[in-house]
This record gives sequence, structure tokens and C-alpha cells, in this order.
Amino acid sequence: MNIHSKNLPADERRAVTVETVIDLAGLQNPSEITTAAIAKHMNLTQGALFRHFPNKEAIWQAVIEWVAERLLARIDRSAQGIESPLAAMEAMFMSHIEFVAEHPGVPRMMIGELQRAGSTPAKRMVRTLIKNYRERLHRLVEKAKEKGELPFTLDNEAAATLFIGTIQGLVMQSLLAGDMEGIRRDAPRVFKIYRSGIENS
Amino acid sequence: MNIHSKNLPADERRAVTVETVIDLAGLQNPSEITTAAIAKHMNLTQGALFRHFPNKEAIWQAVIEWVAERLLARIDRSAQGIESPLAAMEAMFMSHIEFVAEHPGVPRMMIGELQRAGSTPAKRMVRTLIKNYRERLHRLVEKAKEKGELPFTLDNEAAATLFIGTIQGLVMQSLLAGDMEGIRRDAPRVFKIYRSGIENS
DNA sequence: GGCATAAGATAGTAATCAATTACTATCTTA
DNA sequence: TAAGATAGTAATTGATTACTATCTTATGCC
Repeated sequence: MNIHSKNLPADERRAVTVETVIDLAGLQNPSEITTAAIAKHMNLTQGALFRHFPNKEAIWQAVIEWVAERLLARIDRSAQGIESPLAAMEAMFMSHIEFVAEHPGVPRMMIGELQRAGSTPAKRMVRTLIKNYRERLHRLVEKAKEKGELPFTLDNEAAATLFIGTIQGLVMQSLLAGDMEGIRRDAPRVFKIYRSGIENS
Repeated sequence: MNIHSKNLPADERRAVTVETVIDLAGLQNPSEITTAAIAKHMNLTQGALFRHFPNKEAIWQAVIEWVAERLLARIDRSAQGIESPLAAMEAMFMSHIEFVAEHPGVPRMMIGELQRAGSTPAKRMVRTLIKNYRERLHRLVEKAKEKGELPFTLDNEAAATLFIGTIQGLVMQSLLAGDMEGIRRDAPRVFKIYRSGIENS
């Protein structure tokens, strides 16, 4: 019943599909990924995909769901057991960067999804993900203020926006350079400036 | 010979096309803008577009060219005559934000272009634009160090990455909120943190 | 006022897309 | 081991895409 047998159970086939899409998104413009390309990349016929998903939108929804679960779990785990809220924020930042470096297709998909007009199910999921992300940041910033690690004068919302924006900026620069690996090298240098920024506001 | 007469000279028609594409990019996913949509939005038939552009790629190229010229001119003008390099950087930041708020389609197009695989002419132009942008930042940071406004220990490249990343992050949050106007409100708050960051590194 | 030409309209083309169909292979279980 | 359930194939659908060929009209010049 493993991945190499021809006929997979529906839930495993869906899982393989999600991984395939994330793979492909690392190689090409996510909005140009066709159902035929997905199927080919997983040695399946195009029509078979629709045995497991009602339509293409449902595939994207499943992918975003996968991302949201993994990313939040990963950053939560990275911050676990760290006393200092500021150190926890740094751990979150680095594990987020590590996640993105491992799955370069992920930020590309999220960016592509945000570009879509209106309110698709997938776009709503991205929104929810970032809302949850901001809430975690907000709690950490508040704790840091209580512990005296950050000044009470710090603008919480701006700090959260810049935290996420810093990551998004790093992703953009990597897209520009066509090299998502370099993000591991640049991230600590950029975070250092961010940290100085919130510590002195 | 104005915009409302039916038959425009070729160069004016091209100019109108560029403006139309930027308009549309503010309303929908740039990668989903069809030549039919462009033509309809400017009261022209689809086929007529190809009297003025050899293919669709050339339209995108013209748009990016328009953006690169205007944006660099605008930020250069905003920094002109400002003694303090740090104040000049702030002026650049704010005029960039103002530009983006006026033309919400612009960052969406740039982001979309960066997503494209390989190396299209338009993508190369985006790359060049950002290279020029970084050079301007680099010069200002160096001048600021000489004048004692910024510490010599500051990491120039990280500072440039975070400057651009901060803007990109603000754009992303606006895309998320579906409201590019709010960027004017958030920008000064976020820049304040960025400024503290580079001043204390 | 007639005429050359630039600009636009009309009506196509071939290619590509997501989705559906009729059918077949494989697995599960009674 | 027979029979139903599940998963996959191959071919086809209508819609949409960028692009083109041909015909028509507007504009500027002498």
C-alpha cells in the first residue's frame, strides 16, 4: 500500500497530489501549473485527478490547508520551551525561513493566491493563516514588554507587520535572485536589524 | 488628437495601453489579464492591439519600462535637495509608498513577473530596476555613515534588503486586506521601526 | 477634393485548458 | 471465488487563449 503501487487509496493519492503541487510551485509560476502537469509529474492521467478532487480549486485549497497546518505547527514547536519571548520570536523567524527554504514553492503559492481577485476558498485560508500568525506574534510582543525585553512604546501592529514583511521581503529577493537557498544566509543578518528596530522603539 | 477621438496615433495608443494594463492589474490577478480584457477596457477590439505591439510579452515589457522610469524618477526627485541621507531615505520610502498607493497594480505586476520561470524580457527589467534601486540605497547608507547618522557597523546589504522588503511586506499586507489605501497609514509606523533598526546596528 | 496610408473592425485560426465521459484494471470482502 | 467498490485510462468536450488575415474607415497632405 505504498506510494509506488499503482492504485493508491484516495487519501494517499490526495496527499501525493498536494506534495506534487508544492514541488511544481518551486519550479514554475504557480498560476501556470495545469492539471495535466500535476498528473504527469505524479505518473497519473489528467482525468484521474478529478476522481479525488471535485475541481482544480479544491486542489489548491488542499495545498494551502497542508501549508497552514505544517507552518503553524513548525513555528509553535520552535518557540516551545524558550523562556525569553524575544528569543522565541527569533526562533520562530528562523524556523519559518527554514520551512520556506525547504519548500520554495510554498511562499510562491501564497503570493500567487493573494494576487487572485475576489475571495476564493484558498485565499480565505491564507488570510486565516496570517491572522493566526499575527496573533502569536502579538502575544509574544506583549510578554516581551512585560519582561522588559521590549519597550512599552513599541507599536505592536507595526512590529507584527514588519516581522512578516521582513520574511516576505527575503522571499522576494530570493525570487529575484532565482535562488531560494541564499535566504538561509541573508535571514540572520536582516533579522538582526529588525530586532534592533523593535528593541529601540 | 486626444484620448477620446477614435483613431489614435500609434505612440499614444501604446501609452493608453500601458495605463490600461496598470489599471487592470489593480483590479485582478495580472497573470490573468487577457488581451481581450485590455482591449475591452480601452474600447478597442482585441485584434487592434497587435497593430501596436508584436505580441503580448511586448505589452508587459512596455508596462515594466513605464514603471521603472516613473518610479526611479519619483524617488530621485523626492530625495533631491535633502541634506541628511537618512532623511532622504525616509523621503524615498514615503514617495515609493505614495507611488504604490496611486498605482496599486504596479507592485502586483512586479510580483507576478518575478514569479515567472526562466528569464523573460520583462523579468530582466524588474531585476535591473531593483539593482538600480539598491545602488541608490547603498550610496545613501554610505553617506549616512560618513556623516555619523548611521553606525559603521551597519550591514549595508541587509539594510537594503530590509528597506525593499519592508515595502514589499506592506504591499503584501495590503493585498491581504484587499485595501491598498491603508498602506499610507501603516507605512510611517513601520518605517519608524526600520529606522530604529538601522540606527542601532 | 481626391488619395495614400495609418488605425480599427471583423472574422477567423490553432493551441491549450479544465472537466467529463465510457470503459477497464485492481483491490476488498462476504 | 464471485461481486461490488475503488482507482485509473484514454479520448473527447466546450470554452478560452494569443495571434492573424482580410476588409473598412478615418486622418492628414497636396
